[in-house]
Amino acid sequence: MSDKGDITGKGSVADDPMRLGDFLCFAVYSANHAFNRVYKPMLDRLGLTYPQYVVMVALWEGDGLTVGQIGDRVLLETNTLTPLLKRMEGSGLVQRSRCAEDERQVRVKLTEKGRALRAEAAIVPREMGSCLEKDTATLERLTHELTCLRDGLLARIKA
Amino acid sequence: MSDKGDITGKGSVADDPMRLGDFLCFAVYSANHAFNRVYKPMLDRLGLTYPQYVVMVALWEGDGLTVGQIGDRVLLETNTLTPLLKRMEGSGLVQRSRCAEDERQVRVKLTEKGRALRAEAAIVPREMGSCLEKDTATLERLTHELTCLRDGLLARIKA
DNA sequence: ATAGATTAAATCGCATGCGACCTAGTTCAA
DNA sequence: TTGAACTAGGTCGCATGCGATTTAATCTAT
Repeated sequence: MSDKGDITGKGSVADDPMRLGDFLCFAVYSANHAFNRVYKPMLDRLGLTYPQYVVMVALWEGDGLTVGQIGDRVLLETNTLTPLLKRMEGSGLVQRSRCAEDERQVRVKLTEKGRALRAEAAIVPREMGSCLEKDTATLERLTHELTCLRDGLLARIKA
Repeated sequence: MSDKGDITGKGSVADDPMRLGDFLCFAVYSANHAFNRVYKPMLDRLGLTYPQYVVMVALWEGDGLTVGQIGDRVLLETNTLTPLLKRMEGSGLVQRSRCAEDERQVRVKLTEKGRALRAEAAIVPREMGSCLEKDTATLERLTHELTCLRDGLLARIKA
């Protein structure tokens, strides 16, 4: 007997505690906000928002991606990326240009300033690491488990 | 030798792979988006957004909270909650009213419709559970680890 | 008793995210 | 080869989140 295993859902909807603290989704949701708040002062110094930082990491990993390729890596749609990339172009970090081979595509290249920011940004993961009072192995395992969880969820959507 | 343990940060900033997939923050960030996408169709049927759902869970847990108390539970600021609660009042789920004892506070109470929605919403965690191909113990452990991680990060901010 | 500090919400501005739709370039099939 | 289908980006609207600021109510120390 007992708790949430009650697949019938009968008899105790009004009694079910429904504790927010037991929700994995809320743990992820609130952990994400917590990360954002810790990152904010660090990224402010770089003149980046968190999603912009993610895009920069993707471009430092491999420059000259198209908007769609960036979307594949950071898992965002073009309707989010286009305005974001325009703001990044506005701050002089990237340069957007139509591909010659396929005029539908837009290639995003780092500017000199964008490449230079990489050295500045190198402290960010170290500073963040010191905020996470866990050993590296635990953090790597968590990262892996969450990535699997995410990919499992994303697979459900396309299905 | 080797990788990210290089606390000196010398010599290889440009060579550091900086792989997005290794970032715990990105795993959390993208897992959060994945949750949102899976939840969307379920919550659409209830007429809720995900943050609204979180607030409803908090209120089902304990009705008649003030805006600040809701913020403590869902970890959001009043500048986010006020418009969100107004929209929820607009859809007839809650009723907002100034406290008599302390006119600064606003008490949020579920309407009959809001209480009734609880039964409908009971399927959501079950449906989500079936999307997560993990055993309950793993999910509970992950929830706990993320909650600890989050609280550790939040403690850094107030410090 | 009352001025100043404190507190709870609310307002404003900006940057995401994404669904729905649009546009222009490319491909494919008859 | 040419019109339909497809594809890559982009636009628009709406709902978060949050920093900065404001307003109104309460508290506190003199």
